[in-house]
Amino acid sequence: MDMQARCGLLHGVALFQGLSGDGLRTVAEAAGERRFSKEETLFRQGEPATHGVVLAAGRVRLDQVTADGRNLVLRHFGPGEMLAVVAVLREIPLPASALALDGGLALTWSASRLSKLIEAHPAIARNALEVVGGRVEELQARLQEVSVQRVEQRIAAALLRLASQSGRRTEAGIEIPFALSRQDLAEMTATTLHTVSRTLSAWDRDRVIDARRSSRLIILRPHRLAELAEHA
Amino acid sequence: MDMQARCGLLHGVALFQGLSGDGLRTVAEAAGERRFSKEETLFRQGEPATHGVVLAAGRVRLDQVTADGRNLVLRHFGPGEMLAVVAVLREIPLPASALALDGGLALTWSASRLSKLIEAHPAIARNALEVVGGRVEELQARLQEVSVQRVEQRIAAALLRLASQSGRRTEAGIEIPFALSRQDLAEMTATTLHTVSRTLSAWDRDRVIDARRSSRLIILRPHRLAELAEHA
DNA sequence: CGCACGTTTGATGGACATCAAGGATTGTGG
DNA sequence: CCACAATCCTTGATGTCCATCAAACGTGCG
Repeated sequence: MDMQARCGLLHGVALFQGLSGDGLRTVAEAAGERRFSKEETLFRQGEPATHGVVLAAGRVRLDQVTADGRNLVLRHFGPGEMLAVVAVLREIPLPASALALDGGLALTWSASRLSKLIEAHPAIARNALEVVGGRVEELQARLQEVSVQRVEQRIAAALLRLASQSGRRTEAGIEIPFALSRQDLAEMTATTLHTVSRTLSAWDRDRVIDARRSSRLIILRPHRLAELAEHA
Repeated sequence: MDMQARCGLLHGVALFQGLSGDGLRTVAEAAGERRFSKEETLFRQGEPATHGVVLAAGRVRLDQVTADGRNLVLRHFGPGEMLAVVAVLREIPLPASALALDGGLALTWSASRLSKLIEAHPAIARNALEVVGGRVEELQARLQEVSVQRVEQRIAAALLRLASQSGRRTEAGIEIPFALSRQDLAEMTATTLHTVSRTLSAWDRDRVIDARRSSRLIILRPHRLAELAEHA
């Protein structure tokens, strides 16, 4: 990835909003590149946080393993989003693991470089604050969901969230453009793959979604799904 | 509250770590004061976020109301902690309401002043980032709890969290120094007051806690409670 | 004193996890 | 290119945790 491409990418990244062309170039020059392939683990929960990451291409899932060995999907990340930055700045071990869903490319900055960049460009810290603020909001929303909503609503909400974050419009409906197992959905909604399977089957029967195995999931009637997410 | 007292307070506040004496004084001088009494609402969910807040004295509970009218306790705040700061900087409506559990005093800064202070003292943004990072961690932990743990464990965890945040050592055990209804605990742990009541009664019988009505709750055997929080 | 509010405790039911077993797809190696 | 293994998915049966419904019981306050 040459400097011009990097700058082009970083220009659209929330973390670096408001930086001058010069500033952006400094940031771009300080970056390392890390190419990764599908299924690869970018970093592992519990390890020291050595590098801040911004995704250039590809999709990544952030996982947290519980004490009793269960897995919880915290969030999905796409191009332009930052990972691990806060853990780096707080100098704490990584609280979650990052798993690549596609192959892709990440730009990375070591802890010391990141600190220096922030010192030189305080806007970065402010931008990071806004991003993390958004993440707090998301987490509060999910906490609410898990606390008061029933499984069916949570699954609907999760699908809608995935659709709005990464969905592709097609003629039939909105397609979720990566493999998504029932287990994955279960880990996103705090339930079991069995319940997810039953629920998706029912929705498939009602033509709300197209969930045939061996094809990407397609939301046929988003509006209906939104109703299902809301309704008591 | 005179300037010296303010500076003394702010000196210990995470948000203002690393500021020079001068810087601290500027911050202190820019602050407004807001006295509040027990049961008073400091701000209400959905209102525009006009002021960042740091608690000088008193205890505050952050509540979120769900679409169907239920209430969820997001967090408790004590002296030195910041509220609403992120919403102010992001210029979004307040995502939750703040209810005073005691009388107390808050220092406040308007949105424009806060922005100027951050511009003059970039360390503030970095500090805020660390604080909010910690909050993300907390939320992820709670999300995990609600997702995979059973009610009894969650209640135990909530009591331990309250104890570690605000508990007072007494001869008998650790006392939680404010009124805490079963309903409150239910809203903190995503359950009902009935289940909380049953659980606390059982623990009271086992002398793990002292939960007689009309006295503050006391944790008699913290170690046992920690076991209850962990064990499957 | 009596009313209001928070609490306790029992009875019942429902949502969903768990247990169990079979069916469909994908990949792989002969 | 087929066979077989490894996954992932589906669907039924059963059980259980906990919400809900219901009703009384303190406790403190006006």
